[in-house]
This record gives sequence, structure tokens and C-alpha cells, in this order.
Amino acid sequence: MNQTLDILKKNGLSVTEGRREILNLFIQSDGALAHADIESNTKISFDRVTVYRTLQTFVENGIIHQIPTTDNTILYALCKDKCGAGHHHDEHVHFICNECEKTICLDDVTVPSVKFPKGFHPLQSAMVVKGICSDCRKN
Amino acid sequence: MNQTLDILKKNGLSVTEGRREILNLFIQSDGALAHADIESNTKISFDRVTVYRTLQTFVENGIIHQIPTTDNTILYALCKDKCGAGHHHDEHVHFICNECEKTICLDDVTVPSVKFPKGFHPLQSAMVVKGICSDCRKN
DNA sequence: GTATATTTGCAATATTGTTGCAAATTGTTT
DNA sequence: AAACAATTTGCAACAATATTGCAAATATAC
Ligand SMILES: [Mn+2]
Ligand SMILES: [Mn+2]
Ligand SMILES: [Zn+2]
Ligand SMILES: [Zn+2]
Repeated sequence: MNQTLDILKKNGLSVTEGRREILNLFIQSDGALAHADIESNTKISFDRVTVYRTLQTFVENGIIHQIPTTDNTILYALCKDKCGAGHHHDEHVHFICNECEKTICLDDVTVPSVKFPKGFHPLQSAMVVKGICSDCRKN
Repeated sequence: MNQTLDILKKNGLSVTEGRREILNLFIQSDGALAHADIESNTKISFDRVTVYRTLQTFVENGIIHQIPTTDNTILYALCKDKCGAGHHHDEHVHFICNECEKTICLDDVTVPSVKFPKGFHPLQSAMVVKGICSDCRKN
């Protein structure tokens, strides 16, 4: 059984062509994807609405997580196993390369905890770092 | 001379009614503002285009900075003095309250530095934390 | 294979963002 | 303070992005 099918079934989602293709895109991609990337990179072309709904379903089920950006865009990337419906635990650092424009999940770099002023009760942290990625550094 | 005028002049921007009102909104507001907040909270109503252009000008001049979000929105908040045209230094933590929905600049909480894998060259960091703010904790 | 539940695409609508250009406003010069 | 030059604004037209209801298509359960 392949990974895509595996993930969908594990989450009790019915297996449709759209979900298979879109999830595949994420598995194959080395960086995060925006809605637009998905619309333009699927072989079969799905309705824009289907893409929205599929992304939403995937987020709700802990299959992908969102990465905040500063350009009226949301980026999405695969979660690791520990996430599930209503339970995201993607507290790793995200790196946006100014050169190749890719956004990479640094799964092994944990968002450090910080000390908050009295009364603040943190629940989820996100960290996004811009710079030059290791690939672009070499070239 | 009031603060609003002061900031505009310091940056060599001509003083117009729109810029004055919008900058005032930021100075008076206790949280970050989205484009929509600005459009609906100015007494005089400015054209949507003017708001876009004003925000852009303010960002370019280091008067306000952007805060990334995960909902196809950009939040804006006042910079401290050290920022200028092409030079942002807003590496503080941003706190989004799940209760009151406000986004607050924790100007005194610096984004901690993290150790990156070999080859990654970080330039700018942003950190956004969701949780319960101190005001909402009390009530 | 049929029944039931879920998902999809379409269409209509709403919201958000961009561009060119003429009119209005601002800062500068006399 | 009037005239000038430079900048900013609003409008209009357009483009891109997002949301909703609903009927047809598809997927799973039986
Ligand atoms: Mn990630
Ligand atoms: Mn801030
Ligand atoms: Zn790169
Ligand atoms: Zn709050």
C-alpha cells in the first residue's frame, strides 16, 4: 500500500482522485506549497473550490499544516506522524529562501520557548525565518 | 508638534489627511491592524486604494511592520524608532489571543536565535504565538 | 449491485488586490 | 499669497482570490 493511500485511510477519509493527487504533490515536493502551486501543478485540473476544500480537510485532519506568510498567501506542508484531527504539533522552524523562494520545514529545528510577560499563556508557536538556504549557498 | 506629524516629517513624507488619520489609528490602537480594520475604523472614509498605498508607504519607510498570519491577511503594527527606510528591526515576538483576537507586539520579547543546519544563512526572523493574552486571563 | 453518505464541479456572488489616469492636494518658489 | 512643480488621491476598470448552495458524480457500506 502506498504512502498516499495509507495516509488517507488512516484518517478515515474517502479516497478520491483529487485527494490522492494533491496529497501526492505534497509528498513529492521538497518545499511548502501555496494554493496556486497546487492548482497549477496537478496533472488533472481540479476545480479551484475542490482545492480549497481538500486543503481544509487535510489541515483539519492533521495531514498538512499552515505556514504564515506576509504576502496574503498561506503555505501548506506535510505534517509528521504526531499530528491528527484537531491536534497539530508542528513546532518546527520554517525557512524561506530569498533566492530560490522555496519554503522548507526544518523538522529538526524546534521553535525555542520564550519567556512571556506575566499573564500571557502561550499555546502554539510558529517561527518563520528568511535567508539563504543551503542549496543556494553552494551555487 | 504631535507624534503623528513628527513621524511623517521625520520620514520626509508629505502630510496628508489620509496619512495622518491612518497613522493615528496605529498610535492609538493597542493591537495590530489589518487592512480591513483600517478601512472600517477611519472616521473619514478613504478609498481602498489609498489605504493600500498608505500602508505600503509606511512599511517602506519603517513606520509600520508586517506580521505574518495564516488567514490570507497581513497585520500591521507600529515600529519602534530603530526602523527606517529599507531597514526593519522588528525582531520581537507577536502574540495572537484566541479569546479577544487581538494581536499584540511584545516589544520586549526578542525572537530567540536558533541553530540552523549547515549552510542555512538566516537574515530575518519572525515569531507568532497563539494563546490567551494577559487581559483575557484576568476576566 | 443497490443504497447511503460523501465529494465534486458549476454557477453565482463576495471579497480582496492592482493599474492608469485626471483631478485635487501638498510643499516650494517667487 | 499666488503661481508652480511634485506628489497624492479617488475613480474606474480590471484581475485575482475566496465563499456558498445545490445538483450530479463518485465513493464506501451493505
Ligand atoms: Mn512545517
Ligand atoms: Mn510587532
Ligand atoms: Zn534557496
Ligand atoms: Zn485577549
